[in-house]
Amino acid sequence: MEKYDPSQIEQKWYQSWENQGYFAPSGEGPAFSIAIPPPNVTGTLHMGHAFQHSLVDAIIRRQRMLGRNTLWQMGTDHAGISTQLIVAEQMAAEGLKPSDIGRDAFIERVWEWKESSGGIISRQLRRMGASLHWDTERFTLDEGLSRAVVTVFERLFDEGLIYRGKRLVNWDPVLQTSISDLEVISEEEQGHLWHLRYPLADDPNQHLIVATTRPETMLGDTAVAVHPDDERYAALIGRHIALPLTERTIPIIADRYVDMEFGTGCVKITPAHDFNDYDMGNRHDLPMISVMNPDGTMNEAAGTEFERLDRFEARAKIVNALEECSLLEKIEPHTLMVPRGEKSHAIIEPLLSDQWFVQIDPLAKPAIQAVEDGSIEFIPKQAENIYFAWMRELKDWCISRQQWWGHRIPAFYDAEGNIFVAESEAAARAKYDIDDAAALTQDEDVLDTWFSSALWTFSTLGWPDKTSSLATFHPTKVMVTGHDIISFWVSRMIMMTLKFMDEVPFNQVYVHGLVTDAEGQKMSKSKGNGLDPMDIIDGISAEALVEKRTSNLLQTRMQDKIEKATRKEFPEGIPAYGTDALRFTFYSLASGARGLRFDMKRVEGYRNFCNKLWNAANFTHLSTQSLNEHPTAPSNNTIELWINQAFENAAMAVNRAMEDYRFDLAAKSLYDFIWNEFCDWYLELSKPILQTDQFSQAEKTATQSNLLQLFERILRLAHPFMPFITEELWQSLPAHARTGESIMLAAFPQGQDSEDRAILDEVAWLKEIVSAIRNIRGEQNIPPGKPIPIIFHLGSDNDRSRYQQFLPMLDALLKPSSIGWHESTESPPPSAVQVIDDLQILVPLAGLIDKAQELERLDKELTKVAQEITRIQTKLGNEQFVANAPTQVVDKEREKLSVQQHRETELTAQRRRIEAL
RNA sequence: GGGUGUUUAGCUCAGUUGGGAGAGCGACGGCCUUACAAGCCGUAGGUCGCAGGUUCGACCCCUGCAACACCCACCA
Repeated sequence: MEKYDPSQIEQKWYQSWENQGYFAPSGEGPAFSIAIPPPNVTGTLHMGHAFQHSLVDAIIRRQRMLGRNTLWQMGTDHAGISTQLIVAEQMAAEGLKPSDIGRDAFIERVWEWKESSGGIISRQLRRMGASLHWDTERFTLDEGLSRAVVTVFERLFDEGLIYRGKRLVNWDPVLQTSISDLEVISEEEQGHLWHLRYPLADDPNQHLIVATTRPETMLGDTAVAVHPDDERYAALIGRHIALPLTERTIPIIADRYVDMEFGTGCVKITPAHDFNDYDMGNRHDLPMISVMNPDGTMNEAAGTEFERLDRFEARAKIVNALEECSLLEKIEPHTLMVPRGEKSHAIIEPLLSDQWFVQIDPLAKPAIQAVEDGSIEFIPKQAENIYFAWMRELKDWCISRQQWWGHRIPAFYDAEGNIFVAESEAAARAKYDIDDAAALTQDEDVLDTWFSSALWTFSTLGWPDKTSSLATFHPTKVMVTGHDIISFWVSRMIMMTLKFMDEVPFNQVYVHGLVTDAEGQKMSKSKGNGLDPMDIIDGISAEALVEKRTSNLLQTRMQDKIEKATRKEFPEGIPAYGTDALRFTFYSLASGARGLRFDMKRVEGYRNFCNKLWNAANFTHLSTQSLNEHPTAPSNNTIELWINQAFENAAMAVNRAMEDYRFDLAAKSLYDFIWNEFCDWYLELSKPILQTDQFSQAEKTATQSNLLQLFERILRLAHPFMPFITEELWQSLPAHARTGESIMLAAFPQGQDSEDRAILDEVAWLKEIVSAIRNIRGEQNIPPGKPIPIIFHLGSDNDRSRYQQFLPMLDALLKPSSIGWHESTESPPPSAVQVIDDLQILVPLAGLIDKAQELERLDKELTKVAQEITRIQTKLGNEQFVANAPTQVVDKEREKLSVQQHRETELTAQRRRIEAL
């Protein structure tokens, strides 16, 4: 058999699965479906995706093997702003702006880009082994999904839940579009606090001092506010300010929003450029004066002196002007939170503009209810707090974006500005009975990308048509997602799905942690600490990795630092570990919602695990070649009864862990069973049966048969986690050891909770004996291959019968030069000893054992025993303990004490005899 | 400012209803043992963040504190 090489097996099996149509729903059994969180169509797979889709694939593969009618629905997202930005940047390299070529040509160009780059993420998902149903793949801008979007928009509009209005929204002056609150990232930056003097209109010698971080917006001030209880200013309320640099007079008003403690207790109010001021403006019926253009320059309302200046140039000029009039009191350094656009990194401006909104309250109420009443369950439960916190403070959702790439808003205007909403102009004319002569123009804006994503679970299944897919696969079973996406997407899916399907989009939301680097830092391009899952699968040289991390950096000064860190962490680059190892790493790190630090050492460990499985297959193959038919009765050999039972328990544990979404526990159960039980013990214990002539042919055949069948079940149990290696090994089993065309379609072992105490005890005895001798060898540095005499002494009838039963195994594992019982009445020769209950296992000193070393070993053992005895005695000496603890607990302690005391006696006697030599 | 989570071996993390602290990696010692050196065998590492409380008994339950992480809000 070849050495394990993931690259040799992974690609071919995926292709075979896909060609055979194994990813399609079987059409039989209860339905089980999951909708993929749609990746950006032009994106590439990052670690977060790789992690998330690995989790889902394990869920899906297990369910498929359990016989469910399983669908993992594939689809991609048009990702409006991101995609438009990428294409615009490409055009910028050619010296072009989107406006140079016009809307239709630009959209055409984005489609071309989508066609040329849209396949990358799909290929990468295939490399991960994701068993997605590709045949029904959808895209948010598909005809079908677009119809769903328009239908929803129209219905919400007709019901009055969508409205258009002039509101203050987050405005990105670079992208020149509104963006959502969630796309605004506020970070602390060093700035200043300007203290400005505002003279009273009727007494220019008197002034108020206001403190502001945005002096340029003063041109749009329409009031100055103080706290109603602030005695300093009580007399001024209702009087007026002559607003500097303008001709305007503005009132001094009282509002409880003002903090008396901060600054001077006077606040300038600019309703058109600040969200709090906007609210206050509404409360006091203040005029709203917008002094900025959409591109962040000042407009004509700012006055001729400042018009057309960028807002920050205007700031400098305004401060200067105020200083010249002695209206600048002082400038203080000030740390403030600066809002920036997630995509453009531009400073976001609150701007008054005409936008479309979804009225949220009527949609949010049932959505909150669905989680409260358990119709939707968050796992872990804590995660629902994020959801509730977001949903209970929800403001109306601004859904219009001043972009071209996306679903164009299906609203039409006549010359008077009347609004008509329908799927097309023709439909609008029919619906509203508009004369053909009257000109209609369509709204220029597109919808927020999340508007279409919100419909994902049902639009991908064919809605608004009543398809059979929709009837079968909706609602989906579980949404697997990071907590960062709960507000963006999960909440909106719940609202929209309840509204239009009258049912939940999914029964469960499994919230996983975010993948970070080994230091716990978020992986990002700018930090140069990102890992590409494909590089872990295929390997990458140090040179290529450095190049990848340092190219296209925004800040070139980071380059050296990143290069140095990368070469230090990956001096040899990254070896090709393969998909199965990467997947298994994800499972083993996925516990609850905590973040996971990605550690390449773990990947290496699980690659080794794959190798272990590979070699176990090799052993199985070599050992069972001569097996032609299976015996009619199953093996009743103790070793086999034991390992089969251990397998059932492991399978049980894996299934339970998967039901709880504890992928780490599932992975651990699998790993422990395969490596520590199956390979370390069962394979070793089967060798004397298979390879020595101490067993009959019938016994050999029984063991061969058991080995082969057990290994086949192990592969099935491991398949959802390591799909490629398990398929490869499964296919290489003889035909009589498997049924079906692919392990993908074979039955998943469910395990059973059977525990035969007697069998466990017997094998535990065997393991203890073997470990005891290994301990002596190890401590005495006796090479494992060197034969040593082993003498059993004292012990019970039970010990003797077990000895008889397991003699061939003891012989094979312990490599004794001689082994047997000390039957003479004389005391046994001076020996290294291990005590197991009443039984002593002796290795005579003669020529083998170093006296000093053995004394040291015994002392170490005695110290441990003494500590344990003291601990138990103290406990039992406590009357309260004996009186209050349950009797089983007390009895257990008493038993432990007598065992330890017995050990102590034996060990002390041995020590004395060796010392006497 | 509000909220959530985390803190266990050198590192990354488990620890099910309160009853003798575990794994992997790393370290140390011994082995090329007929599946596997990507391996095998053995050994050594822990005041379970700190301080109280409940209890016969606390890694586990309660209170307070600290550090770190993330989320939400923004006093201009």
